[in-house]
Amino acid sequence: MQVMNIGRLAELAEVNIDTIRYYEKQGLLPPAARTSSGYRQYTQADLERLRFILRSKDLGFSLTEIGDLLSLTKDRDSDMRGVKQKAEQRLEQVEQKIAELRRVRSGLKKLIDACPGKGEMHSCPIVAALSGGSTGASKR
Amino acid sequence: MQVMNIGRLAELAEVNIDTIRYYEKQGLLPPAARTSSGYRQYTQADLERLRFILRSKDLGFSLTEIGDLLSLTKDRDSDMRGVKQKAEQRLEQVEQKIAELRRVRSGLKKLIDACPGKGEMHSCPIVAALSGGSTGASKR
DNA sequence: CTTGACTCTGGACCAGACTCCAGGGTTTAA
DNA sequence: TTAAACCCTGGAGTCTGGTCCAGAGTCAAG
Repeated sequence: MQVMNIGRLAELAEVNIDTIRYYEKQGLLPPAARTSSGYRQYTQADLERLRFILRSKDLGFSLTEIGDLLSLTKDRDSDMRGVKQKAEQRLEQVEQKIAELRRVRSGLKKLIDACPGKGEMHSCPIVAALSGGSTGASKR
Repeated sequence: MQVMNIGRLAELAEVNIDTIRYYEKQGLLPPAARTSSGYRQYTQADLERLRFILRSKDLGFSLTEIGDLLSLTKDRDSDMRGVKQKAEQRLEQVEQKIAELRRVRSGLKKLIDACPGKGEMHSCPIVAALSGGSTGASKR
């Protein structure tokens, strides 16, 4: 199997070298195999795993959550449900945020449409709305 | 108008007292009025502004971004075009955030839809991505 | 053999956003 | 009047998620 040094892995995953060592220290990547001189040796599998971590991070999981996901999958057969549940929880949060941002957006749009963009300040609906309450966001 | 001390405000907004002082220092909250003995005095308007900050933060805006938005109200003396422009910028930010979250959502959905949520771990796409398709030689 | 690129380690440092603490003054209820 | 419960300030400490650095070993090319 083809191996590579940390620099190459970093290049392929488009991530800082130190980030890889950091993830190893945090237990997100398994301790890499070493050459006799101590160089870390990585395989394609490590690249996939690293990419998964980066994707998960992109999806809004914290490193701790990613670690949880990883450890869940260690108990093979046992807990696919757990993995799926975490993803579903995250999805739920994302949906809520999108919904609220839509409310904010519609509130802002109304204000912008209503604002003439010139003239007396006291007649500006944006200023009025901001000083008197919200821009359309509702309670959590 | 009825006023309150910082502790009460913190209680109502469900936030740490120090966070309020921190926001004031960062310019997100205007310097509070003080009693003769130096206690900060807050009104309902402050509570609303604070809640607005917390909501925005929840939606993923940084304190800097929130500060930019709030500076709208400070610009009462400037022209209304500026105010409108800032509101438009904010709208742009909100749009971007929605787009970003949509991307995240679709990624999560793909994962979730593909995962049966039960049965053999090796048939879970999430796990497949994690183990990188190798024999799972986790060295420790 | 030398040079330059690469890697190692441990530890310092960074930004953002808090959170806590010490040492002191203020309010209020009993 | 006195203790509990507040509040003040300035500054230090925390957490997350890295990023950088110094000093030293390793590897490949010329």
